Amino acid sequence: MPAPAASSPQAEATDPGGSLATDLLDWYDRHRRVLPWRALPGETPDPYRVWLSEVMLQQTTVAAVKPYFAKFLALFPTVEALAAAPESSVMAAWAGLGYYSRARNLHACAKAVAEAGTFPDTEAGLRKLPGIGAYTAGAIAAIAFDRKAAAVDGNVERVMSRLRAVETPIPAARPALRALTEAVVPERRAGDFAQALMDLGATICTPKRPACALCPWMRPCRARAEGLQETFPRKLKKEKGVLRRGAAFVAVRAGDEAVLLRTRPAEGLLGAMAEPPTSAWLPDYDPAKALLDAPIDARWKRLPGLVKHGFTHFPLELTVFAARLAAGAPAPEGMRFTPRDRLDEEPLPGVMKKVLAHALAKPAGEAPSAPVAAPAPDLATPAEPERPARRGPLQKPVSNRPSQLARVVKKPPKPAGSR
DNA sequence: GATACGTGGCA
DNA sequence: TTGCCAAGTAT
Repeated sequence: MPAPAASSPQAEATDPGGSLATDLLDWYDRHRRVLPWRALPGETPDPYRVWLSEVMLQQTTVAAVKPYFAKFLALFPTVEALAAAPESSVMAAWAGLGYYSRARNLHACAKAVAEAGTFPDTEAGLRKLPGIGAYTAGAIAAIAFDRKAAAVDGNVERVMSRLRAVETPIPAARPALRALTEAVVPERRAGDFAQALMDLGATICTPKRPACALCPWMRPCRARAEGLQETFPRKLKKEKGVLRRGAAFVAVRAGDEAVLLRTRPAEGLLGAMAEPPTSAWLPDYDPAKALLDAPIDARWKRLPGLVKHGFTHFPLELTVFAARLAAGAPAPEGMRFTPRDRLDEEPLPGVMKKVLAHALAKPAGEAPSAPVAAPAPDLATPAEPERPARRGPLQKPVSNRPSQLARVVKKPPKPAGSR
């Protein structure tokens, strides 16, 4: 069991006089970040933008969110426009950002809000909407409606665990960290306080090498006082899961150069997203028997290499099979053909873009085919030069690392006789 | 409380 | 290369 804090936390568990909040807000007024979804001083926050950004930012970095936020505002300028859009359009716009239940819930939430006419303006009201949990409800209530609410995310948990030297590991410490945060939220400027706390965690009280000398809370910080700031928050290490294997089947139809795709089940892993047909993904999957899982009778060719991908809870290796079908071939029940230049309209998750990039790289002896239209640059690039095909079970894995993928898809090493 | 659920960046 | 992490939610 965790050791008790170095000294009694009770004496410091509240913020008498609000000096913590005041010091943080003063710091925020000087150092606040400018972000696309954030109102400038004096501006009125737009609940739609606040909500959209908060959902996108769940477990996702600011840098990753920025282009998606801009795209969504362009495609869906209002919550009514988002509510009126087909779900497949929303999923396609979200493709690549991950955690696709967020997109499904976003759409459902937009419909509920459009039906009601406005966003709820209380934490409790917001909490009832799909995709809005404790953190997001507090963040929207505080930021968009200036309600006195705490927005406790990973940044805030880190800041508060250091400030109070909380020895209990996360996630068990979450209720206590929320209570510690709520005790510091000021009566006025709760929205700025929420954003200030997140800015502090993102820019000063960082996971590694925090810039304590610049921190407005350096003096009251218990972890800093003991030089242990980098050791908080305490955490239990989590398991990474057992490797699963499977096969993916990329069929291209002659004539229109269309790719055979299907939509995954509405719930669960990659729910409602598109994919080329795949086998089940199992720890003991045998690629040698993969043709039994092929979606259609064709001359399937096993491609050299593997597509590797890391999910949150398990790593995956897919063996890719490719085939060319006759012009005019019909799609099997529940599947469809999508021309290569319209793949950007499909909600393809990252792992499936890797599979297509792997398979659609120019096969030896075949004419180059039309590039995929943006925004699927990883599919739009020229094929890699042919590599010597390997025989036998040992195949060189194609890493799922972006740099490696880029090398495979984007930067063929030394095209023979060119440049 | 534990588990499922993506992706890209970085040391 | 591998592991860890980043503005969590739903079941």
